[in-house]
Amino acid sequence: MNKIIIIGGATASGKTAFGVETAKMLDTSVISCDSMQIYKYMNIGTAKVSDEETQGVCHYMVDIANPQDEFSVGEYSIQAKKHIDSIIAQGKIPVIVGGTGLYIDSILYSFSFGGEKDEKLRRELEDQLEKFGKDYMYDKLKEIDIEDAKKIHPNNTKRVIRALEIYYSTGKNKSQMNNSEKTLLYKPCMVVLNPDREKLYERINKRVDIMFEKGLEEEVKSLLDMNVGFDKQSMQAIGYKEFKDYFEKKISKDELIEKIKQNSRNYAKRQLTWLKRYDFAKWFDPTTQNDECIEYIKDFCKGANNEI
RNA sequence: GCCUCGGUAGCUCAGUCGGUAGAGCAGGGGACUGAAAAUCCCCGUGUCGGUGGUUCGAUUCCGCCCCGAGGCA
Repeated sequence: MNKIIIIGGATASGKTAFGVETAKMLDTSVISCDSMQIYKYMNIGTAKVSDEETQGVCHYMVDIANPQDEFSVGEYSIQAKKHIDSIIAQGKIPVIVGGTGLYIDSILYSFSFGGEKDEKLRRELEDQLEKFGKDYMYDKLKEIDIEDAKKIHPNNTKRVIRALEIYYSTGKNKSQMNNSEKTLLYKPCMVVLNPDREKLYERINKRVDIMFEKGLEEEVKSLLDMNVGFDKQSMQAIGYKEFKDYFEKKISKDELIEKIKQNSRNYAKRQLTWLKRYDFAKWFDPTTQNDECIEYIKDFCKGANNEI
């Protein structure tokens, strides 16, 4: 099985710099695994790698979509795997850096994500939800598959709609659709950068302040000028969506900044929850165990391809 | 100095016609298969400012004291 290195961690845990460091050490490239850094023109708020920061290391899966367009895991998975395989074909070990859990899963395993996306169908289901309420939608799902329904909370309308969408567009229920086993496609070395919670939160707060110094407000305005409204998927990103209330004068600048910090902290916690699922991952405190972490990766690279 | 209103969870506050108290936010934990930086679920003991008194029993009523806000002088 081919080796890959995955660097995970919450926002502001130091993934980007560490990714560049390891890629340089191994003379390889970085594959970004981030649902928002894929968008062009969203640089400051997503803390995207700058040209200087890359230090010449090639970064894939960054700036590959326009912010007015929709993107999805499915597309991510296909494109990312192509890059991974071509790096492997060069005899190198790709370094995957990112914090979007579902995207990590999508390259780790051979998922078959439902059928084609059906915008019209989804909109119809959303209309029904508005008209008849969430219980009505959940009851529909229960009629189709009681076991599927049990796995989704009735309040989680996004999931309920997606499950119905899969059923109506493919005729299969969700578990039939997702029966692919969770078998690894590569031999991963996963490292999770995990500073103390308190330290992490401090770093997040500081980073948001820096984003404003770098001109986050101007970046958001320029996106609006490009006709990227707050209803767009890209504008759901933390550091962007919060500006809506600010521009509408519902909150002050200080409140805006606090809100972005708050949302980032909450998000960081969710990211860590996701990463805990990978029992093969090794966790390091980057502020004290950086060298240890590098050694761990080196050892992995030295090992034979077939060992577990 | 006098009067009024406050002092309850980390924060903002609700409440107890006297039987030791609860929401939102924060915080913690969790879920996650084509929106995922999204979406959703679970978790609330704190000298109820202090101190005396009334009472079987006070955070709740009464007195005094301390702190904060406002008003009158």
